[in-house]
Amino acid sequence: LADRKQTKGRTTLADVAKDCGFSVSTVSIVLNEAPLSRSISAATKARVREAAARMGYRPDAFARSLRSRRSQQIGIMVFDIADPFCTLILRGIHTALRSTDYLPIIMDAHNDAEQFERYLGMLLERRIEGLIVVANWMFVDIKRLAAIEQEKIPSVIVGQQMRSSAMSSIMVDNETGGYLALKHLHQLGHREIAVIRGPKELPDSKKRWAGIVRYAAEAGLKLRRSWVFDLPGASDPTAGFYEGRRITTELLGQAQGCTAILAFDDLTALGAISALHLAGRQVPEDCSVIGFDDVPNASLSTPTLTTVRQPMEQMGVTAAERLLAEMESLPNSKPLPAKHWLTAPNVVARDSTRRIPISAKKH
Amino acid sequence: LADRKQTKGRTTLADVAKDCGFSVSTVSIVLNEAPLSRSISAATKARVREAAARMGYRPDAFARSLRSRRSQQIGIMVFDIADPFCTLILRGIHTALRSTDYLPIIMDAHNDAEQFERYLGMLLERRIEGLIVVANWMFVDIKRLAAIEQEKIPSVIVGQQMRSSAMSSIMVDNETGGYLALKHLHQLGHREIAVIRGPKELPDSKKRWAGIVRYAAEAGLKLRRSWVFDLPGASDPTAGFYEGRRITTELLGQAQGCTAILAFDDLTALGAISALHLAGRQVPEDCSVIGFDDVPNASLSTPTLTTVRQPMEQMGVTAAERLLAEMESLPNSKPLPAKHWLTAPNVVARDSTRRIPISAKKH
DNA sequence: TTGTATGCGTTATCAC
DNA sequence: GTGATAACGCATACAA
Repeated sequence: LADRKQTKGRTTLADVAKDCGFSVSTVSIVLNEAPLSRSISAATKARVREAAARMGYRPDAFARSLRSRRSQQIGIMVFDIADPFCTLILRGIHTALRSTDYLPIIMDAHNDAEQFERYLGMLLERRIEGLIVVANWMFVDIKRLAAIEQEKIPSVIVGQQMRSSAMSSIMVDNETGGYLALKHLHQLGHREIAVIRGPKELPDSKKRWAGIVRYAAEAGLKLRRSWVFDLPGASDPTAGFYEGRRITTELLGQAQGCTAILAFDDLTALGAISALHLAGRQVPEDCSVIGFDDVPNASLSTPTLTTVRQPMEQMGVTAAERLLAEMESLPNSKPLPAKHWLTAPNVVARDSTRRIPISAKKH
Repeated sequence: LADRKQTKGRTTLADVAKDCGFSVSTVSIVLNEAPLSRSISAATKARVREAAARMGYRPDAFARSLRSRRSQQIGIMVFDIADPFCTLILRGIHTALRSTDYLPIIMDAHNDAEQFERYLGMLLERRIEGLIVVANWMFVDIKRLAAIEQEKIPSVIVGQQMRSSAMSSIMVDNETGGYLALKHLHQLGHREIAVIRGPKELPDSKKRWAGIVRYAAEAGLKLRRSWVFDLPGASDPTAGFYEGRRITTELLGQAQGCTAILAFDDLTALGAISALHLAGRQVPEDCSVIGFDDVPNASLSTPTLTTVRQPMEQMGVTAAERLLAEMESLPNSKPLPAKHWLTAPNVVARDSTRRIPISAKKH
């Protein structure tokens, strides 16, 4: 009894049963408040509960899951846990899952395909009932998710679109984001605008650029080809800062009349500000800068950064809620069709952009 | 067979056995490469493996763990997953665990004691074999960890000292950090220095201040009592930014000759820079600012931030390695005594501090 | 060289 | 009202 606990290390249902003098089934029924427990005497219940509490009984999740065929676990695969983008989405997912009994198991693939596969395998062995993939700007190969689709595990990807797959997805409307960014600058009076686009490999880059081009056309604004730059591809999120700085320095050498820079994301924008500062140009007095994402950094920088905001926490909540819905629909054998969301971004105007004085206008 | 897979959803060892015509035990032995597999014919092995692969067999972690009494899981309790401090430690832990077969289960307590307890309970039910608690500046109650100690689960806490407990701990040497911060400013010629201390409730605050006082005494430097401020306690890490800004604004009103600010942490320092900027003071030309931690933000700000660096990633690695060592020693019934590490911080000199021109010296 | 039987801790179905 | 028993999927001691 007592010494059994010491030697075996763990208090089991049988231990509790032996201690309080009832059978394992009775104890189980009482502790789980199973339907049958209605017909068990209050005295018995009290004795069982007292014994369990005194002995520090804790149900074994393995045995329970093996029996019930339910793991109560949801896998969350993150591409870079050091990336604030992922981190805020995680926050949202957590919030949505808090009220449920599911345990979110977070895995950090660290932008490494091999790690991704390995962790995915481990999650599958642990019989996760659902999966959320949080993709930052890193490329996700659909093939990597084949195992998931095959196992028919409900899953949602956030931060990237996968129309070809049966997986639901949720991401920001990049096209609108690009549109809004340029519109913001234009409405402040800027006409001489440089653009730092994202890496060519990234779908996001194309979308944001398309939005920029659309606004330019609508507003009759001409963008100079030589003032449009591309970020090189990279696997490190902070690389954007240094590239943004490098490109801006280059830009300052050739572009005299430039009054504003539209950066691919916040880190790039921060890099641009750094370069402007080094070159003795004030932000926003001499040049406005707008970013994209609204990572926590953005509101803590000097000057605070104007940016196109992705509602990341909300996206996390939506992803988790969708996943729960898909999981719920599964046993009813009415699998929900994949749904693809595009969330609306919005401009957060802070101190890095300002209305251009009329005298400085060229156009 | 095939339809069984469809109806039941999962391929089991029995399915594979039936398919290839051998018994469950043979299949198990082959797939696990158990000792006995040495005496199994190559032909059998091949047929077994082929069947398993073809049917997409995956061992059930629940059944396996139930039987082997080993969960292969390590719990990682983080106090705020959105805090870069925690995030970098996580990165280190992951790195150290990558080469093992343990699955790290990350839980975000979100600075909420109730969440902490709930998740701890879930981890315990899942029979984690070890636990790492990543504490940022939030207060950890020892009582909360009572369950862990009682269950005799090897565990390590990083970011906070718990000498009273049997848990190993690893944290930065705050006293030395405070000492180095002031030394850095002093050696650059600063004599009129304001200090923004951390919240009073935080042990870190006292330690860092003690180091500052020790250096001041050694160098014969006098710190004005009225130039020493305290951050209020708060549960949100970004609060430091706004408090740092508020306090600095207040300081600028009263402290005319101040040439440097020693901030409690990086976010506070960033807030101070913001306030200086708003007041039209240049950093570092008019006032130097030094932070503490070296979060990723620090090197991406304008100007880049001089700070006292905590080797967070390395601390994560050390914590994980220590945990593995304690876990290994457990079955040998030679429990390792708790060990308490103090890692050395170092000053990273960037652009927010500069040598004071001789003409400006007062003292 | 391979098969049979048992138990890990739970829950659920039945019997008393 | 309560207790015996079977089964979840796997690993292993033992039998053949």
